[in-house]
Amino acid sequence: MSSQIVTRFAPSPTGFMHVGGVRTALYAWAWARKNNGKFILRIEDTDKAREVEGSIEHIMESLKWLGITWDEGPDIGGINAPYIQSQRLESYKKYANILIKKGLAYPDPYSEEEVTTFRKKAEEEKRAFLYREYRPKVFDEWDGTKPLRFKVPNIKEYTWSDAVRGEMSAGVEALDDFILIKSDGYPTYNFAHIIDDYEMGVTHVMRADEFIASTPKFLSLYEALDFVPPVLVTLPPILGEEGNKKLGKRDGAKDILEYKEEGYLPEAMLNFLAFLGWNPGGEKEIMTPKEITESFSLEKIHKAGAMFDEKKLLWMNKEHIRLQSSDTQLQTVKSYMKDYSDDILNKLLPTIIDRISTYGELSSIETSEFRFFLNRPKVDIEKVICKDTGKDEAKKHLEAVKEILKDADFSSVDAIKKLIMPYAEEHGKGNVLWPLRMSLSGQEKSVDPFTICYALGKDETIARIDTVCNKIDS
RNA sequence: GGCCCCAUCGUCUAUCGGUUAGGACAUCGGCUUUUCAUGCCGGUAAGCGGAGUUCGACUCUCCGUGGGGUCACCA
Repeated sequence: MSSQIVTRFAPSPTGFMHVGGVRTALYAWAWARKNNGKFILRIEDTDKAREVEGSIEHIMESLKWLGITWDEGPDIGGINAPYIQSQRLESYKKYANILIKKGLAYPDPYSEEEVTTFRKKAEEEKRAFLYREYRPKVFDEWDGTKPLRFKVPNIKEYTWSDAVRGEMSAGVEALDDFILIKSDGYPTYNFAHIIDDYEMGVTHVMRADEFIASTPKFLSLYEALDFVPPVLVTLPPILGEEGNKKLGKRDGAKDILEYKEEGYLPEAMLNFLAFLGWNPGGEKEIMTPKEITESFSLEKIHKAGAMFDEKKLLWMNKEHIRLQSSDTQLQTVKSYMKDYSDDILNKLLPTIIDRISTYGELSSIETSEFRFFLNRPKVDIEKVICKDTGKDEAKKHLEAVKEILKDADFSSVDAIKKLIMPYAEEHGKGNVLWPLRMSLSGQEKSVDPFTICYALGKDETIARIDTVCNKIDS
């Protein structure tokens, strides 16, 4: 029990989730699942100013969509409840008092303006700002109106081990008297996450590499509190498509649920994100969520950042669509093509699956290449007639095909094909099949003529041919 | 600027001292297809530079270069 792996995802409720956040959650979740451990969802809402209404629900919806399930969290509770930091203020106060008693925490005597002045001075002198250079000689009593700062006990060079990056180190410039509790009574991330991870028994902390720089501060605090630090797992950044900038909300990182709207499959997104910064080593790239959690390992997480390539995501989505059962495919297609009859969709399914990369492509009737199955198309007679043949010949072939189809077996695409092909080969495939396909679909880009006949059915097929033949005459 | 991290095809990556540096996406060409799409076959394309260690370096070390992160009462 004591050796159980415990991971967590601890977002702040400041808006939607983008791919970076999702991937962090995914790795923490995958590692817990791989080890039959526990995955906790915790909300870090200590910055009330940045909080966005509805974020928590949005985050949970995003995770649920992807199948990232948590064992403890704000909605389901658990032995470490509560899971929202603003409801855990007593804990932070308790440990703050322990630090005060040890002489390792003190109220910041300066005003915000004064601190800003110190910072500007350091900036002008082109050196890192260190608050501890201004540390007061005597500590006042903390009455809660001033920020409470951590007095770094040992100014030393820290070295530590990261599960991904290996041995790491930092200079003494990385250590400073950071704020534990803000003047509004809420703790900072730097303090709160350490207390929570400890109290919740978190064994592995996954987070992006922007936290490397503050790791010495965390280490110093673990020491002061006599906590055993968790295993640190630094994740590589996800870069935007254009440049090498880290992908963030400001440079167009999308809400993960937008991909849901666009008809992406959650398992494809999971697969894609998993491989953006991790690779099991083989040449297999398409993996189910189960395969991913089973083969997940910390050693295989990459150090270098990776660009988010939507083209590859699109391809991956197509592959995952093909992995679905035909029944699931049909149900999904139906939900996107509500205006089409079940009969047509049943017959068209293989063709549809063959041509789409996301189900979302089916949502717009206006631009759908299948729309002529729904309504009779406006047929441009000029385009029906082959350049090489005259309109008389085009009509002759259409009439001939019609005669063949009249008594044809419409039970399969192949049956129809077998009947028409001999005639088509005799008179030139293009001369016969082009007018046929154009007559039925009215568009140059579309499905092959045999599948069209099959899906439309005998009556509709013949009716459409008749319509065109009459039009050629007039 | 200080501190820290990173570095293989355009992109995602394999390689854990000895390989014709492999795969995938994208791209290009061919075949299949009446067109489009699919499918199949094939091509172009990479170890940032310089020292060192070694019989041998993409792989180990150092320097440089480039990119990134951080230096908040944000996380």
